[in-house]
Amino acid sequence: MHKNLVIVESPAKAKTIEKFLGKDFKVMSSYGHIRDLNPKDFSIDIENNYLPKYIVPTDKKKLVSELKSEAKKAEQVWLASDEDREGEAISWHLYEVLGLKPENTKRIVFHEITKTAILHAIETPREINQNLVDAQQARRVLDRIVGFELSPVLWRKVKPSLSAGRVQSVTVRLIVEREREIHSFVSEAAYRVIANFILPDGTTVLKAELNKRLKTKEEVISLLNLCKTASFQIDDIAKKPVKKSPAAPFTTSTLQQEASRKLGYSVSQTMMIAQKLYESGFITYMRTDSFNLSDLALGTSKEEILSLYGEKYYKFRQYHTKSKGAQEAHEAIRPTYVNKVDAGGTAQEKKLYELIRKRTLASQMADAELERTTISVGISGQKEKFVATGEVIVFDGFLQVYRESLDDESEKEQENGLLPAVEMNAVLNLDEVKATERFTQRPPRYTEASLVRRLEELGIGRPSTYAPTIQTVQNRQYVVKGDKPGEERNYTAIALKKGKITESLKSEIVGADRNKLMPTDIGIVVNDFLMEYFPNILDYNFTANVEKEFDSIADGEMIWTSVIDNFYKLFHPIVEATTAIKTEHKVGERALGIDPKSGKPVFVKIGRFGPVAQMGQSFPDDKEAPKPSFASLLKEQSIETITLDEAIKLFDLPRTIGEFEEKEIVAAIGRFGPFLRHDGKFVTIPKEFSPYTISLEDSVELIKNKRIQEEQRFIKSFEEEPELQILNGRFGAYIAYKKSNYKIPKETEPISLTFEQCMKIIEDTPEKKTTKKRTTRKKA
DNA sequence: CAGTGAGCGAGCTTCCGCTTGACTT
Repeated sequence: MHKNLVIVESPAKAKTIEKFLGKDFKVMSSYGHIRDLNPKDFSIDIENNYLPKYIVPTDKKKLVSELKSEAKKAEQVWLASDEDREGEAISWHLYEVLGLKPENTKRIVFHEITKTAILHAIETPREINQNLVDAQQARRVLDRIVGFELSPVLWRKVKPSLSAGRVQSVTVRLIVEREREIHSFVSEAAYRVIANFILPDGTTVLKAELNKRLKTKEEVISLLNLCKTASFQIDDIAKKPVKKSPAAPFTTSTLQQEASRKLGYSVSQTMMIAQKLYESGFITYMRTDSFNLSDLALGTSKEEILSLYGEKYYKFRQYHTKSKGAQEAHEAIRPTYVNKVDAGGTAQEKKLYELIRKRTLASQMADAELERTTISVGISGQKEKFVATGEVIVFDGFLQVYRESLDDESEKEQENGLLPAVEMNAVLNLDEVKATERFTQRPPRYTEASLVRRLEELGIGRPSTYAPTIQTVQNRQYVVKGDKPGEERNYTAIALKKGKITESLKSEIVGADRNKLMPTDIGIVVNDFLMEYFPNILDYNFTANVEKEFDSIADGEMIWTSVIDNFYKLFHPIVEATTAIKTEHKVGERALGIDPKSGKPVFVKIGRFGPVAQMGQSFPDDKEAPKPSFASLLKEQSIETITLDEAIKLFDLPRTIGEFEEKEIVAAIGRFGPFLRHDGKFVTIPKEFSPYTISLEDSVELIKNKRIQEEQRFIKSFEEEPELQILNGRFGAYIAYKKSNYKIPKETEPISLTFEQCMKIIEDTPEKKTTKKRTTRKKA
């Protein structure tokens, strides 16, 4: 029997806090929200002033009843969820659902998990802040209205099962627009001119770049000709001190970015690894938008820096958030004990911990001091100059520990080290001049991490949703993460050496991308549709603007239902109107032209199963009219860029190749790539062949190979049960029974299994949960 | 796991944020 029950959001937090509070306190966790709008229906009563209908989800029922019974037993209940909008709402839902009484319920908050902070919180309880709760209700209801009214419009106008929402739709927009920028980008060429000079000592080389890029080959040639006879003299030496400051401690988004750049983790990987470190007590909470470090952390960081590096390297710093809509309920992400050098079980955990620790320490360290030297070399009779810049570290400061990585590696291209000692007015000998054609670079495609950074800048999404949002837009097939091969590009290099000018044509591969985010056809069509009819929702400032209204609700200046009412009155009529629009063309349809063979028009559009080409008009009312034919686009093709010829070629498939054993062989391309069909069986066409050209001989060969493979697949069957078989698969032997597959324990020899043993394995295998989300497809 | 899509009409899909498991490949 406990006198006090404290409820926090996270079980790991509960464990830590229980230690601080002693015997009279029991600490439990709510595991986040315990109540929400019903996911299955709209759950907002528009007629009744937007009254939300909340339910306790089934997987939370057991937890809620446990909390209820503990709350009943306790003399005092302390609601200790986070101090932000969502946290306040969690406390309020707990209060309502657990049937708590005002006289023995207290609301407490703390921003850091330290004994002093928690004891202080207990000393200074307050009541639930209903305004803040209402701000959360407004947020929740708005998101539900947008999501559940917009998505059905897409089902009707574009394709079933699609989705739209305040966060995901803008995320897709960012990626679509970036892809369009890339396609419309025209690179400009200019010559970068670099000279090597020999200093008066006769050996030392000074490398310097012309202070201007030359547009044409003619300009380059005339400069090089001039250089043949010109004299070169140092006409300026400038030294400038430069300071660099450390980056702030990690928040969720900066951790995701750095772990991606330095360790190559995806954002969801980073979060999973961080979660492990958090649960083991090595780091503070990993979903945060705050740069703040607790006094305790500041103190221990200081001690650690002083003892490791000395006083000169320490500097007290406090960081303030710049991101829109930050709620700062937690600390920055930091080690629980900064003096712990090494933590974590796996190599991945260790690396992430090290990164967090170094970033935390560096954030409390002195500036790095550098000296930047600029040497300028004049060309006789010319106003252009060659310039060399070098940077040397005078005092390393925080760089001793940590250096933040850049997204674009070429940004740091011109980092030169120490320049040789030179004297003013010294005359230099020219050794060589190289002019290389360089091109302006197209904008980069987003990585997961750079997308998160952009979302955070726009104030869209929260630390807990960055990783899931990136997953959602990929699950909906609006966006794919993938590779793009680069293109070969020629460039000219012109050199002057020993009085001779030589020109050469070289080539390089440019624009190759790995693991970058790109829009699909569906993503593009949905985005264009939403941009046309719902530009306000897709506006990059939409979230920031409604956040201001949520803030006024929290400040008690506005009633949440009237904020929602204002929005709904504008939004809902557009939904109605858009639904009613009858367009001649399907959304996203593009006419490519006329097929010269048949004279029929060719279109591309989004069909029920994705991008499809259509040949021939459709006349739904005329039963006699010839039906159009359809062909799916290939994976690498796009509605936006496909040409008429490419589309016409799609209709060459399925192609009848010939007969084998008196049955037709047909080649086509399906969901899993090119295949042959023969006698009701399917054979994959390997990469060396094309379904458009494969010969009858090769096809027969493939079919025969497949048959041999099939024979080897079979290991054993049983008289007792014809549906039970032991087979050889991609991952080794397995048991097949009534359309399900079962794993055979490692130590067993598959051939020796008896009927009884097989049935036992089947019985012992736990029922598969229906995790495959989209298998419940109906047959058309 | 499979090569579909102009129609006979059922019922389904969907949002964002707060939290962890318990699943499988």
